[in-house]
Amino acid sequence: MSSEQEFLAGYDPRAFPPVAVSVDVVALTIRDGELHVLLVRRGVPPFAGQWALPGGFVRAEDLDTAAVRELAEETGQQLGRIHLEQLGSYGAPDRDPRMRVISVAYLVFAPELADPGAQPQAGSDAAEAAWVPVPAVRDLAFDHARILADGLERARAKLEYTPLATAFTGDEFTIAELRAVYETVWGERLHAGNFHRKVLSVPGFVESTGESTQTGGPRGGPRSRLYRRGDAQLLHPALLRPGREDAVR
Amino acid sequence: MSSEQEFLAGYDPRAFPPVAVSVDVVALTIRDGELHVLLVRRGVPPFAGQWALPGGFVRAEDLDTAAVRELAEETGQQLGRIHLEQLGSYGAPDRDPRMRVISVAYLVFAPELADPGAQPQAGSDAAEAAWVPVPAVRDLAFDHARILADGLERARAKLEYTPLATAFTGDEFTIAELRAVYETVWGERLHAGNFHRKVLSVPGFVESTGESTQTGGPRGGPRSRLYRRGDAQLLHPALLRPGREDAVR
DNA sequence: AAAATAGTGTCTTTAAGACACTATCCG
DNA sequence: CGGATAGTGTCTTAAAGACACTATTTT
Repeated sequence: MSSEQEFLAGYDPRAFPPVAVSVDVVALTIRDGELHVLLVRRGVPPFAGQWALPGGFVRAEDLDTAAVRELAEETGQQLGRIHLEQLGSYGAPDRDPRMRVISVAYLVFAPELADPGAQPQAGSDAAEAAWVPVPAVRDLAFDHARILADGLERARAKLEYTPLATAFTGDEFTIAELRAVYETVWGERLHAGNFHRKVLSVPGFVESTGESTQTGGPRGGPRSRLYRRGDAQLLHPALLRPGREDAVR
Repeated sequence: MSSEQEFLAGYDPRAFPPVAVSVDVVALTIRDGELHVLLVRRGVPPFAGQWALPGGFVRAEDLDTAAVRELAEETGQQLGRIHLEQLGSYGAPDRDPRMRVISVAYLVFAPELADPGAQPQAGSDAAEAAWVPVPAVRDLAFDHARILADGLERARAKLEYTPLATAFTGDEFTIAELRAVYETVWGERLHAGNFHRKVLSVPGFVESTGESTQTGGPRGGPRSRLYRRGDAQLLHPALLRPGREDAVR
């Protein structure tokens, strides 16, 4: 026994400086035509009183599970159909003043919640939680501003080559609603006619329900057909963001 | 003091189950026209004697730094110009039999090393290290087979929209050498003429040195012009992989 | 001489985007 | 009615890919 311990000594993880692992979640949704991110106001030091991404330390669970759990705890509600993917890990030695904490960041796309006025409930370690318009976000705790920026860029890129825009809509949606998602996330106006044709031309992006909306738009216009998400996992050809012909960075 | 400790108790990272953090590196290079990955043979349990990705536990350093350090230690040589990027984190609760270990995986592209016969030297915790042809890899320790698969897919995708194929070549290269990188990583033959024109048409991908090779190819053909990497960070338009028109997954 | 390769020319097909237009619905 | 919007038609340009061809080099 003691010989095995000695043999393993140089390789025992416990011989290394202590470290903690947390998950932080960049949860995005669209409300009132604006991109919102879920933030919590910290109730305890460090950074008490400041806004931060929801998250917490991982328990005896998978990383994905930890992300979903933290999100549910701090929103206080069951999240229905959401898209969740790992964003990256952040481990600068001084990013948490308490000790070495490595954070695995997740990106979540959520449709606007069923209850239109639903405010997230404060969960375990958050004093308050709210959906905040992305342009209004400032002074996040830790390195969360950087994590949010990385999440936004990932979201913008993902809309190009995956059908994940549908993760922001209801189960059934119009092409105009889908276009609104792209315009909101990309922050650019798109040409309605060309967008319409493009979406329908990509195999498996959307499929028709055969139904139409009951009324026209709030400012006029004909009723529009309803679609649901198709079975494509990747968009071919992709919907590229306009105006980046000479993008060198 | 004790009141502060009590206040912080629920939020103290040390109150959570112990966890260790490691980095694992998928280092790819091209040798003899085949894609190779750097592996180490484990000298100690668990998985003693099996091949694994190089890696180790993080110290008081940034994650990127840890990846570079482990790579240098286990190859035993100074790696010159390499490309390094984070691949993702792997944290299944039972992925390491010793204890909870969360691994941050990195992806490295390295040109063939200056010394053509250079065999990596065994470093700290590896009994042996070698560049192994990717198709010959089997039975990796831990969940490293999955990490390698994810790294390969990332590498294939990155060649499409970034100039990272140049990370596999020397500082100066011919279009044919660049094409060989694409063919090796993608595992597909490309049309020489169209590839040539395409590469030169993408702004900032490559720039001419004005020089040419001293001889033609080993099996004949004219001398070819030499290029170096341009300043583009992204390829517009991208070089898409052929034959995935209807890719639904 | 024969084979291989670098590099270019040209044509077809596909896709993106600009613009126009009709039909439908709201106020 | 006037304004806004859904959806379609058409034209131009960019880009991908197939194919052909020349010039240059090696064996």
